[in-house]
Amino acid sequence: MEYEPRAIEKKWSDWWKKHQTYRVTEVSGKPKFYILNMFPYPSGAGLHVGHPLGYIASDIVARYKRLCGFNVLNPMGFDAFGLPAEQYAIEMGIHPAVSTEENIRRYRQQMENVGLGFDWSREIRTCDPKYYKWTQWIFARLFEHYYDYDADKALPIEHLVRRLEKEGNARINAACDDDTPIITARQWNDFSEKEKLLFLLKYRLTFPEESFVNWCPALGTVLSNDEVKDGVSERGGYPVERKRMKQWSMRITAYAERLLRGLEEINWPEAVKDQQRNWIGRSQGALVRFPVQGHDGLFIEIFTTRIDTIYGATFMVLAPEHELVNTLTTPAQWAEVQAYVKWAASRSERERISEVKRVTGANTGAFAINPFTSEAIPIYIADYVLAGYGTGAIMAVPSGDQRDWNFAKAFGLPVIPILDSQRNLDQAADPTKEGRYINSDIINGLTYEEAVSKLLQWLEEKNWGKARIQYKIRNAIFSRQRYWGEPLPIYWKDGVPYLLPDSELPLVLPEIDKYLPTETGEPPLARAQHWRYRPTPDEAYEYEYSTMPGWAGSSWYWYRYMDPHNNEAFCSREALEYWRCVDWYIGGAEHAVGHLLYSRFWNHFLYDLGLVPEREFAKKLINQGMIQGRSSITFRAKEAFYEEYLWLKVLKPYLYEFGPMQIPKNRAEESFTYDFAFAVNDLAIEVVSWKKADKIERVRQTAEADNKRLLVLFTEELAANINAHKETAERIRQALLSREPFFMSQSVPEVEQLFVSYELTQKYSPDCFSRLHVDVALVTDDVLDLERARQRPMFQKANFKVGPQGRFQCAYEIEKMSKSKYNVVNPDDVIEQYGADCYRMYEMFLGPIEASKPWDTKGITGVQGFLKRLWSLYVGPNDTWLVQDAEPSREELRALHTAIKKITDDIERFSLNTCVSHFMILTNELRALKCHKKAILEPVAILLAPFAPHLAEELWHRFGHETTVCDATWPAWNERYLEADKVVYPVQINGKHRGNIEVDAAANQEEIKQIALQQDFVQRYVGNGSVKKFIVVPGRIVNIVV
RNA sequence: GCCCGGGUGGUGGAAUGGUAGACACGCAGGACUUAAAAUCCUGUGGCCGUUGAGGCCGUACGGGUUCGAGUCCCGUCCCGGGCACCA
Repeated sequence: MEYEPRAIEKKWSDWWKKHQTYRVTEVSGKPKFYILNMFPYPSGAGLHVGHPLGYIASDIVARYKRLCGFNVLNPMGFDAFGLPAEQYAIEMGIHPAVSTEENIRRYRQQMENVGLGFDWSREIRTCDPKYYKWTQWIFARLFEHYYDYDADKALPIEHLVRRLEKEGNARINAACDDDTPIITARQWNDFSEKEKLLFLLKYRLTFPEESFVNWCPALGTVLSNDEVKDGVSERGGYPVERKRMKQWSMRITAYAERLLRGLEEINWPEAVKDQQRNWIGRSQGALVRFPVQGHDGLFIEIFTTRIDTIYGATFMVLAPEHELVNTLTTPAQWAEVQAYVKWAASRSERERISEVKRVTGANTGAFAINPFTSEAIPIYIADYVLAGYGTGAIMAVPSGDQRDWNFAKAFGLPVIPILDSQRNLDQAADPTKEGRYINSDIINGLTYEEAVSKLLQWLEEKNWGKARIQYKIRNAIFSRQRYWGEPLPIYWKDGVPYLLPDSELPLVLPEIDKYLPTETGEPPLARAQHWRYRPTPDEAYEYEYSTMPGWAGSSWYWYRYMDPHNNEAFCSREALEYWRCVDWYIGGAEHAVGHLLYSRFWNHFLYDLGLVPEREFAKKLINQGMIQGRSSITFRAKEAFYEEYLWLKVLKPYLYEFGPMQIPKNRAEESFTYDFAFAVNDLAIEVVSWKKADKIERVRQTAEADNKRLLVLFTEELAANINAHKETAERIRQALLSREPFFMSQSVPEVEQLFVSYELTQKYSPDCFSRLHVDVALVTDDVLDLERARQRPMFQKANFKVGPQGRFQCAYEIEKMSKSKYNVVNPDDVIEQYGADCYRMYEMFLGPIEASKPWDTKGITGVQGFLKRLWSLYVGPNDTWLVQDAEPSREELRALHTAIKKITDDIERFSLNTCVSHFMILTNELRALKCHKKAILEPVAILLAPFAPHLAEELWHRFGHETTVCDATWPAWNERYLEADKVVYPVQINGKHRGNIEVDAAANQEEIKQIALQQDFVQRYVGNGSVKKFIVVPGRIVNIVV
């Protein structure tokens, strides 16, 4: 019987379901292994052929580990809250829950088709109230805690309250808002209840605050920094502006140092760790207080990472939003400064980004005193200093910092060199730390390290400032003005947010009539008429109307898989103690700083509360690459094409008869002169295609003014029938000869749809064609199926110009798979044609899991052929079982054991593409040996089980087993079978390969040397010269140096 | 500008300092066939040469370390990703 994947796969996927083969429990007595995929957002488009890449890879590892005797958890779920479902709801009026449900159903079906062995009894959905009850619960814990730097962990807010009651906050070293005032115990105790609650918000790990946010008017919501790219929203590309709004925040800054240190203990790709380090942005430096001249007791505090350059500070710069700007500005400068502040505030994020190079600013007229030199330096404001970083003020050192240098040049400020190694300061700043200090009083002659420690010491001694560590990371905005997300478990009473009691959770998303924001700009939840918190029949409080962002539900979900149906806790103690954390986590690199950083933050917090057993939730992270699409491109002629066509094919051969000609420099540019004019006669030529009818009159006027006779060529005929140009050309020629004004055509065709085969486009300039994506389903080997294409709307009126071989060729491009590029390949179609096992193996075979690589369905035939050949080792014609019990030969054993070793090693290092190669080699070898022996083929079936589970299960049962191959035992290799009797050594002479020798495997170095030196080819090179060195790398190579 | 990756045949890729191009796709030739599909066999980095010899070049480019470098080091170029007035 031929290998028939469809029948086999249907049979076993049903069997697995019936026998609950993939059900996982905690009672096993085996070591645990937790492998996790980043769960998908179920979009309406379904899975394309690239999505399952990581799922297949993790499925292979999961099955392999199970065969190796581990109790493997490999779950799947859905990150089901999000913008697209809500946008769809707004447009179509369909409840997001309905479309989400539908999308999930489709995703699950597609995943099952691939044969992924998920335990679906553990499926989770972030939009399920039973799930988001616990997302809200964790939010509540964050609200109830603050971060104490002395304890270096989160502590209950009551702890803080007790300390405030006793001693105020002067000695409390905790994460809090920058503007938190120092208060005494007495002040605290005198606070009203409301004042106390508002004050505590400055410490809570989640809190509402007025802040500048990325507001996207088109989406009607706030976006986090990582959802904004180049000033537009990542999703949809809508403009984003900065707006001051009340928003919930997460105090992730409290964990900056912990998140940085934690990176040391996890096996994650360096690139991801680097991105997180960069995002956290730790920099070591100093705070320095500069007294303001003429304002007693008033200081400007600055942050610098180059305290050693303080003697080179020739001015100061404040951010335009800096709180001291108004205080400092002198009357003379008042108008200028106010104008600048206003201008700076008006600029959008986008303008700022695009105008980075422009130097702008204004002088406040005030002066600050450099504490080290006692000299007065002017104070400016400029928007290259950011209000949100450091103290929003800097000391400007133009000799060492390029931005300061630019500013100094623009405003005529002095540049003082401070290191003897600085060069070319008249052209640019030199940020070197080399050399010795000059012009720097107490640090003159010192090196960088010496200078820094001396200055820091002085700062502390004189109370001018102190050493300081600064982080770039900002608190994370946590609310969205959206419907389709988790409600915050918060209600408002008298302008103060209160936490909903845990007993009220989950706070379920209410039904509303429309999904848009209200007319007054409130979030959609404000539409829920009777949605109020009523602790007693007499009270009714408004809930918080914003919802949680997309990353909330994904910041702890790996715990829910451990115990998905628990109603008493997010996860039971027992399950947590058993599974502990994710061993391998697989997902795209695009989550490097979003999901992966927030998840680590929540995990550290849960760890502080003793709720989870590990500080870091994922021991090992693997970034899978993206499978790109191979788009097919067709070329539709634009009017420039007809002009160029006329020129090349029709006019050019004739025009030389009329002598030198003026050819406009840039024909592509829209101009009102004609396309061609002759220097020697008074003839001008204008080539006009159908779209330029309005241009003729202007051209005619120009010609009249120039006193030229005008030849106007319409291209309609050529466009309609390009082969008819001979007649046209002849008419042009006649016109040129007679020098009569001549109009080729008076009419303009409505639309021309000329599509040109790719190879024909090469002769024309690129702007002659529009490049249009065409559905890859219509294209085979880059040739468009014209018959089927004509049935598509885009080609209904098409006119195809085929190439010399009578085929219509398309160009191709490798790019992201997307609906709009018509390059999406659906795994269902591939599976339908080749089978799931074939699809799985081919997807792995494409290349390393981390690399991005293009999908090309053509190559799958290689894997298909391999599976057929493998099958034919077991099953012959008429479904005969070919396997016999005969004793295997040494060669057969070596082939098998080499494969076991290589495949085992390669799975362990996650090199699954080479595993597939090893299977192909093994199959080719066994076929050459005509091997049909059970002792060889049964282990091969087990080896195959992780990769092609259906096929392996079929073979396994044909061997007579009645339980699943998933519970077989992974074969071990025996070194004894790997050794050959003879070893072939390549022999190099002076590093160049010259020949091979075959020696006994047991031969020692001296024996090998004797054999090598006897060889003719060796003698030829050694000749009379002596052998200087003889190197044998055992089992590898021989190198002779002559 | 800064920080990470990466650059190997026509294509996807292999090679953990030890014969560069495994394994495939594609292509060319052949077998079977009325034909096609399917299947099988042979060849396939370039150049010179041979037609059962062999030689030279070759992993972006230029140097270096080494008996030996795609792999390690230094410099240059190019491509991809991330961050970006972060003081």
